[in-house]
Formats: sequence, C-alpha cells, structure tokens
Amino acid sequence: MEEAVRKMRIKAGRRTDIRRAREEAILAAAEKVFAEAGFGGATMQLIADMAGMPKANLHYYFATKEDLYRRVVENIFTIWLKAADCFDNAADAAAGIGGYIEAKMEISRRHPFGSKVWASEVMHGAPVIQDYLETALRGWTEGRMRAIQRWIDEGQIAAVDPRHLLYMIWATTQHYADFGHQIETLNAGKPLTDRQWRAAIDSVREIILRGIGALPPAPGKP
Amino acid sequence: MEEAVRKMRIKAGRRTDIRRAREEAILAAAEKVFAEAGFGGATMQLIADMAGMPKANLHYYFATKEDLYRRVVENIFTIWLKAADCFDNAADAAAGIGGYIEAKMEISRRHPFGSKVWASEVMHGAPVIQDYLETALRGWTEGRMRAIQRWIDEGQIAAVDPRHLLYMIWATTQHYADFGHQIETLNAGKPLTDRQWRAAIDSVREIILRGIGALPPAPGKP
DNA sequence: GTAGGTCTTGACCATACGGTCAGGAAAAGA
DNA sequence: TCTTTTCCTGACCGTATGGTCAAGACCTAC
Repeated sequence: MEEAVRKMRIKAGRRTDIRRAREEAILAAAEKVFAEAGFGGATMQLIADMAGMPKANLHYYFATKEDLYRRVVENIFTIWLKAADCFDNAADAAAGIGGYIEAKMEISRRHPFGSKVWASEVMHGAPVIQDYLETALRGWTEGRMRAIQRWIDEGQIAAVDPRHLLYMIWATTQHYADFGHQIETLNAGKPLTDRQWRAAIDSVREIILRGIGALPPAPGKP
Repeated sequence: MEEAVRKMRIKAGRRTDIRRAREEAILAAAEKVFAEAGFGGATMQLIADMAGMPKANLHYYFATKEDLYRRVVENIFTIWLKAADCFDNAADAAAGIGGYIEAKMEISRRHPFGSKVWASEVMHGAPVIQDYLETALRGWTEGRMRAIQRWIDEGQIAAVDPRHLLYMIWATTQHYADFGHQIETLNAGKPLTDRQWRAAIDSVREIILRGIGALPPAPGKP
C-alpha cells in the first residue's frame, strides 16, 4: 500500500478491523484494571494478561501507560456527558431531573469500572483531564444550571442552589458505582438484584425530587 | 531501662514523646500522599520527604508500606464513625439527620485527605479494611437504619428506605471532599469560602430533609 | 559519667516495572 | 507469486521502589 493511501485511511478514521478490535479489548481490560488497582497500582502486565496478549503488544497499540489511561478516561467522560440528553429534551423539571437521575444510575450500573476510574482521576487532582474539567465540564455545568434556574423562575421547583443540586445528583448516583463494594458488603455480600436496583433508583429520585419541591409532599404524614 | 518497664510502658500506651510525635508526623504526611497519589502511586520516599525525615526512619516506625497505610485508614474510620454521635443524641428526626449531615460535611472540610484515602480504599475493594466493613460498619449501619425506621414509624418523616437515605447522605457529604478538586475547578479554580461552605451545608441539609418530609414544603410555590 | 536503651541515617540489595527492539508471522496489495 | 505493510512477541534494559542493615548519635536513668 502506498504511504499516501495509508495516511488517508488513518486520517479518515478507518483503521484495520484487527486494530479496532485489539484496541477495544485493551481498553476494556485497562478500564477494569485501572478501576481495581488505581493508576499507580495497575501494571501493563496485568492489563496484558486480562486482555489475553503479551505486554509488548500493548505498547504496539498504545505508546505509554499514560496514553492508555488517558484514552480510558476520555471514553468515560464521553459517556458521562451524553447522559445530559435526558436533561434537555424534557417536558418539565420533574421529568428532566428525574430522567437525568435515572440515566446516571444506569451508567453506574453498566459502567462501574469507568465510574471508578473517573472518580480516581478527579480525586487525584485530575492530572490528565484538567483541561476537560475547565472547558467541557464547566460549559456543560453552566448550561444545566441555567436550565435549573429557569425551572425555579417558572415556579416548577423550589429555590434551591442549582449547583449543589447537581453535585448531589452526581454524588449520589455515582456512589452506587464507586462505593459498590461497600454497598455489596452491606447487602450481605451480594450484588444488588434487579429489584434492589429499581428500589435504589426510585428512592434516590423520590428523595431528591421531593427535596426540591418537584413532587407533592409525602402522603400519610401528620 | 529494664525490659519489663519498657514493656509496661508500651502496654499502657505511653510511648516516648519522640515516638508519638514522629508517628503523628509520618501519619499526617502519609495521609496526604496516599490521598493524592493513591496507594500504588505513593512512595515511601515521597512520604519521607513530606514528613521531613529520611526514608529509613519511616521503616523504623512502620514496618511496611501496608502497615503505614492500614494505620491511616483506621484513623479515618474512627473519625468517620464518631460523627454518629449527632445521630443518637438528637431530639427528633430533623435534628438527628440534620446534625449528622452537618457533622459529615465538617469532616469533609477538615479531613479531605482522609476522606479520599477512605474512598480510594473502598473503591479498590477494601483490601485492608474488609473486616471493618463487615463488622463495625455493618453494625453501625443497622443501628442507624433502625433509628430512622423508628422515626418513620412515629410519622416524623416519610416512608423512605433508610438504607438509601444513608447512602445519599454519605455520598453527598463525602463528595465535597473526594471531588473537591472538581468543585474547586467549577468554582473558578478557587476553594470554597466560609460563606460558600455554609451555603453548601444548608443546601444539602435542606434538600435531604425536605426530601424525606422532615421539613415543610418550600414556600412560594404554586 | 556511663551504661543501656532509643532513634537516626547513608549505603546497599533484590525485585518489579515501563518501555524498547529485532526479527518473524500474517495479512494485504499487485 | 512476490512485495509491502501491519501485526506479534520473547528477550532485554535502565530505573525506581520497598525494604534491610550496621554503625553511630542521642537520650535517660542511675
């Protein structure tokens, strides 16, 4: 193949099937290992074993451990931001915020490893994605805060601080992934069942929505 | 000094002043380094530098890195559990839960490093404090859940799931420590002021208390 | 003062880790 | 089939790390 053609291919983002499959396998293994051991505790050998290939092959696809880690974190961030869709296309405050809570709980359930990697990255001062925090995340946050403020102005919800409402949603939903081990231990050592997940989602949504006055007060109270 | 006297001294917990001071200095440095770099990323050299002593001296007081780490985690856990006092000596549900939220927010503010170490430990599967989770934490949790259930039965708060209420409190309050860097970034890169901390605490307490029906619905709403 | 303990520390060691590389296998064009 | 490119991998390397140790400094009780 001519050099020019190869470059065009890469530029067009059309890599070999092999390359795509291998990169995905490595990224999946890396996500798990980084989540379970942290960046410092993770080793290329562990990731290679989990991906079922020799260590040298990892360095063929990803130059350094940092590169691999960065790709993992970027993937998570993308998923994280995408959950915002439920926020925007909502009819009212209860649907918007409730849908967002549900979406984030679903992420915690489906991508526990990714959530942990993200948490770890932020906890350690966001050494590799500080720029994302300052641009994408800041912009996203300001947009949602405006949306919440609009709902407040319209009288749909109580006059809470939109910022702290967002933090509470993030914290609570991600807790079910990041502290999943603790939750499991407190659940007789067993992972949450479908029914228990449903109960968790409903509890979280109910308390928060009622907390911001988007639901009528609980019945059966004096 | 005779061997017997020395042993009595140690048994009585009365070590040398020097020993106590050094151990404290090392523990403080270790807490910070473990929080910022994770267990795997932390090095004994870094901790030694931060504590202002040569690395070999660390190993004189703490046999291994694991020992040192375990001591740090145990210290945190103690603080963590002690916050429960506000829970027990409360006149009613609003005071009990509100006080607990306030206490946990204060911990997040005063011990951000410890909170991060704890979060990191649990996120990675609690390799060194699994026994604590299964004994002390489980017992503590069950006790508080009973207290909450009693408040529900007495009609003081709505019929929420006590377990998920506790998780929400833990998640939200610890978020201000564990994700402090993200919060700071979203606060124009500046740490929260006293006033902002006050607003955060009030927001959290208000939303949660109203969410469980321990506060009257927000005023000024249709 | 001095004996017997505690504390300090530079030098050292074995290991494990991230990363490299050369050379071969496999696939993709021509 | 022959050539070119991509993919694979065992062996290897320099370095950083956790941990050791022996020798000395420093206290403290008598």
